[in-house]
Amino acid sequence: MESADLKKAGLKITLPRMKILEIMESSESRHMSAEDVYKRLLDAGEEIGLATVYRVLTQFEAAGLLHRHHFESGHSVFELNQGAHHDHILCIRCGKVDEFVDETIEKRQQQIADKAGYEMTDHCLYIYGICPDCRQAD
Amino acid sequence: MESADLKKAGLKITLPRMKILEIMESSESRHMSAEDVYKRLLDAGEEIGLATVYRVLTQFEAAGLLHRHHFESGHSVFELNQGAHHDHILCIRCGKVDEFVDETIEKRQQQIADKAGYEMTDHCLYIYGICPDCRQAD
DNA sequence: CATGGAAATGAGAATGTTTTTCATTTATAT
DNA sequence: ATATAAATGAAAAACATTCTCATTTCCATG
Repeated sequence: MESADLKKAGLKITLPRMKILEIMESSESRHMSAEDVYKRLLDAGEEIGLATVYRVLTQFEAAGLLHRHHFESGHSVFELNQGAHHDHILCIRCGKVDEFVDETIEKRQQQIADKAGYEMTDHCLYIYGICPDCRQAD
Repeated sequence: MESADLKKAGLKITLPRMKILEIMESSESRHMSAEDVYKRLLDAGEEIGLATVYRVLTQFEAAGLLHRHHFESGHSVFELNQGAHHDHILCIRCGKVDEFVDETIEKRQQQIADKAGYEMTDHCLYIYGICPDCRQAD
């Protein structure tokens, strides 16, 4: 992910955009809210406004650079669009987010959309549960 | 759905709660936001505050009387928990919400959770697309 | 490499949704 | 009937997110 991707998306190469991309790439947690990104920018000494963070994340989503999720938390969570499509399994205790891909489910989804007469544009599957670590803590 | 369900949930039988249940049952659209419910109450001449609507919907969710969804709209959408579990297919043009069940996907989800070591508590699958009506309108 | 104009930004106001507070009302066990 | 715990309404507060607009930055061009 680099400036070329921004150019392709018709976006100027600006410091806020580059820094936000960096944050999304370097963060160990792939799933971040706008507030998360903003806090990291502050920690990194960058003077980037929260409004800009929201704007840029929305633009990046429109450009296909990242995905926006609506987990149960109520606010948007963003994730870099690198690698293949995948779904999510989340721990309701500790908030951990794991990823998985299941070809059987992918195929079935397409069949379901077809049968219902829908032209599928997107799909997401969230499995909620208690992760191994939290189960052990019980 | 009736007063017995409220009792079972440890909730007092109050007018606001009964009215909100009625609204959820009688509405032709099964998926309603808090605001939707509030508007219908006003239309019906009930003097029930919006805060109460939110409180009651949240309590009903905790009691298992209804489900809360986080569609892409950004706000919560509620649905009576009647009948079997099902997933959703939504039109991104007109907002229509259809329901479906697929046993293959249900089974695979359990297997995925098991394999990941999660104790599954819930799962939801949203397929987004363009519904037959909206496709025709293109 | 200076610079004009379009695009992007920051700060704060505004919006929309949801929650909280607290004084008043209501349901229900006794 | 009535005491008490729970529920409610109205307004304020809390959040997440978007908008406004004056200022700044990028970058194509000379």
